[in-house]
Amino acid sequence: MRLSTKGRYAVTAMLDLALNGTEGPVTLADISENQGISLSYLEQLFASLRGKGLVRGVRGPGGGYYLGRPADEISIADVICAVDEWVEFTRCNPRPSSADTQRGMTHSLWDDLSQQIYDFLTGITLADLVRRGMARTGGSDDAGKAAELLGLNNQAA
Amino acid sequence: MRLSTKGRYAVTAMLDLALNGTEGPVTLADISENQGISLSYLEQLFASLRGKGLVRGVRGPGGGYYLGRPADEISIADVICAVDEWVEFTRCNPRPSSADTQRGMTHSLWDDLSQQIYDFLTGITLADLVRRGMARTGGSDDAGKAAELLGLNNQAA
DNA sequence: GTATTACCAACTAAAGTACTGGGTTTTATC
DNA sequence: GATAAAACCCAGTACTTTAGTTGGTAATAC
Repeated sequence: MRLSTKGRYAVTAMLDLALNGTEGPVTLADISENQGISLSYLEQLFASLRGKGLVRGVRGPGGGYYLGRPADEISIADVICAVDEWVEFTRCNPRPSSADTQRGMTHSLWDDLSQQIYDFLTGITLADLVRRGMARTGGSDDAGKAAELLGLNNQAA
Repeated sequence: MRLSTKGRYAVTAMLDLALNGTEGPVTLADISENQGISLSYLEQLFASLRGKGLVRGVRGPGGGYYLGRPADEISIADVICAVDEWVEFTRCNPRPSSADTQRGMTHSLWDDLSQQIYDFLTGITLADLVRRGMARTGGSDDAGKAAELLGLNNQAA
């Protein structure tokens, strides 16, 4: 599991789509300005996201990006895995020396942890974040409007 | 929150101390061989860990490193924060344009997520990982022995 | 047709990763 | 006291990743 600023860019951009994509596609130029990320870097990120079906691009004037699936069917793990290569480092050279069994021990413990983090992030969707953020702000702003349109208020956690 | 191979190195090294530090200090040379990490890079990591009091060094022949606290009082978040600078990127320039409120929205949603991940990792200790790994392997190996010495078997999750 | 947008690819500056190599201190042991 | 084992320290450096720049092509609404 890997988590860096790249993953954060991707998640916040996806949140941007979730919040602002209710009335039409969102352009990368908008996101670029909103988030302060360069347009071309966003293009790179969205190429990965599109490859995993997490976003859908619409060309031409008035075009932009939509979420590829409903916001409650896209987990944080989905987004992060799309851009932040899931470095699986169980490089278990089959050489069962005593030093190696020790290495295998700590590595398998790490794998357990890695799996726990993954499961945790799989359980959180974009919709969850929007809903929780709304609960904090009172739901009277853009997020609230977007959430209504997304039907988030009718769902259980 | 940041999570990279650097954090993984630190966690596995700390697990090494938890597993092997029951009968005396563990040398960096041992860890270097066990984990396949260069000695000098380990020194850098342990300089950070020592700075946060997570490990305690013993100089001279027969020396090495101990955990700075009991394994059930060191969380994964502690270890990762020590080496993987907690990049807090709430660079909120106080410029409340409409674009900025939008940016603030997604950023605060990210901060919520970041906090959730942090809380999650704060709730997992080195002792937890050793105990769970043991449950998987049956507890009849080195981990089991170490866990007995650490008194892990008498604790609740 | 033209402007707008997604899409594509090569190059590059800056930062982070992991290692190399040279030290110095401390301290147990002979 | 000499020796050696270990922590501790620091400057440099090859490599990778990050993030951005530039310069395009393809689709499409108007």
